[in-house]
Amino acid sequence: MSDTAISEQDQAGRPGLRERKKRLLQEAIEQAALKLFLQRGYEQTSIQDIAEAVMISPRTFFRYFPSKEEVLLGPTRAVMRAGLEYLRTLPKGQSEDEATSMALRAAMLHIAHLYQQQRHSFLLRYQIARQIPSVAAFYLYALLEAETAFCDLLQERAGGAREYGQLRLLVATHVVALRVALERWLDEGAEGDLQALVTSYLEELH
Amino acid sequence: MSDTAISEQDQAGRPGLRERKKRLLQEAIEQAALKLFLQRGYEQTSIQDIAEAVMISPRTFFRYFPSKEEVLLGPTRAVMRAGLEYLRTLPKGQSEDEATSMALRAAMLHIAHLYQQQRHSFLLRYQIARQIPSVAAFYLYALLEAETAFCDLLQERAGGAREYGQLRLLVATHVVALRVALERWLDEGAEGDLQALVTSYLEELH
DNA sequence: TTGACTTTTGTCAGTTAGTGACATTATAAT
DNA sequence: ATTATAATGTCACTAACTGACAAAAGTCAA
Repeated sequence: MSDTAISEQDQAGRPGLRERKKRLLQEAIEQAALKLFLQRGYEQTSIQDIAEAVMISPRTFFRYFPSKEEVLLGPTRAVMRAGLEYLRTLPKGQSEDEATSMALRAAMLHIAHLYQQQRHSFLLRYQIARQIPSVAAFYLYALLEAETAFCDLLQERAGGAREYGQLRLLVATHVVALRVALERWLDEGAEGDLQALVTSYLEELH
Repeated sequence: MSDTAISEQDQAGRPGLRERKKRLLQEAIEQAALKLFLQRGYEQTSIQDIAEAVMISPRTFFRYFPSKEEVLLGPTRAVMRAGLEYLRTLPKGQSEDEATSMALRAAMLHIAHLYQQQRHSFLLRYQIARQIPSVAAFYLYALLEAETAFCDLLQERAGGAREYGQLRLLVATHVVALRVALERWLDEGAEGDLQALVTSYLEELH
């Protein structure tokens, strides 16, 4: 599933046939799933249905996605991970209160940027997440995971200078501002400027 | 399941036998479940196991609780509902920005108070919620529901004077402060003063 | 208390998500 | 070609739910 121990690429470093097929199938599963979700609804679509649509066995579906929720919200989790990586690349700064806020803000804006790049995809996914509690819950858990990861990273950087609870609150409020901005942006058809919205909500936190 | 159309109580308004048995059984299911969760772990405990422990059929379990998560987090949801009711009883005030914050703060403190009253119960429940993603997700969804309910109530009161997104952010940050305070309080064995913790985190929001 | 009425319960049958084991097939490397 | 490795399908299984219906228990009025 992950990278093979050695090679399986040609000299130029291109992925081999196996790898390419895997990516293609993953993409196909996701697209078929979204199409079915849209057509008959999320809950009315079984994994069996999705598997049949791409002519694989249900067992194989689970080798690509651990759950139906992950098909829908994998990209959301990916965006949050990307935000974390972005934060990691940021210069360490002095890690004073001010610097931490700035870094967090930059990370949130980066995530907002990624959402904007794939607005159509997220618009659809979000419309489902609104209606289906299990999906909404999964989404919130993804945010919590991200929050924890952000905290851990910042904590490590600051060398324990800051009290964990305070840091957690700081991160959590930033994530909340992102979430509320996102909700509003998607509610309005994802046509506005998400980054501006995030900025204004972050401002409002003082 | 809900209140019967007529009577089924004695003159003093005491619930009848049926009602009393129902409450007793619900209590018994919950206690048995918690005991099993503690003994063998949440995921190692099936609904079958819980049903056997109180000598009912699995089908009957589901007539009392819609899911395993609800057994564990029903009380959490009840506390959030109580916070909402508390907010509802508060004098309407002028619904200016300041007044809204004050009311929200009071509601959060009221919820904190309720948590403190049942610290032992919540301590156990939370230790499970930390470890089991599906439970954590369920918990976060309960907070989101509460957040929405708070917003709707305040919105209705203000008569649409305030922009919804701003109100949502205000409520969300308050709920986040509560959540972070709660996490910390429970992490430290629920022995400190939760209300003080909530107050200090709310302060920190400015 | 009997007897009619209502609610709760158990039984049964079914759907769906998710997982481990293992044989089969497809790709990769030599 | 041949051997090694990774992907897939099949099978069997557990566990969370849900609808339908008959049996049992609680309620109430005469």
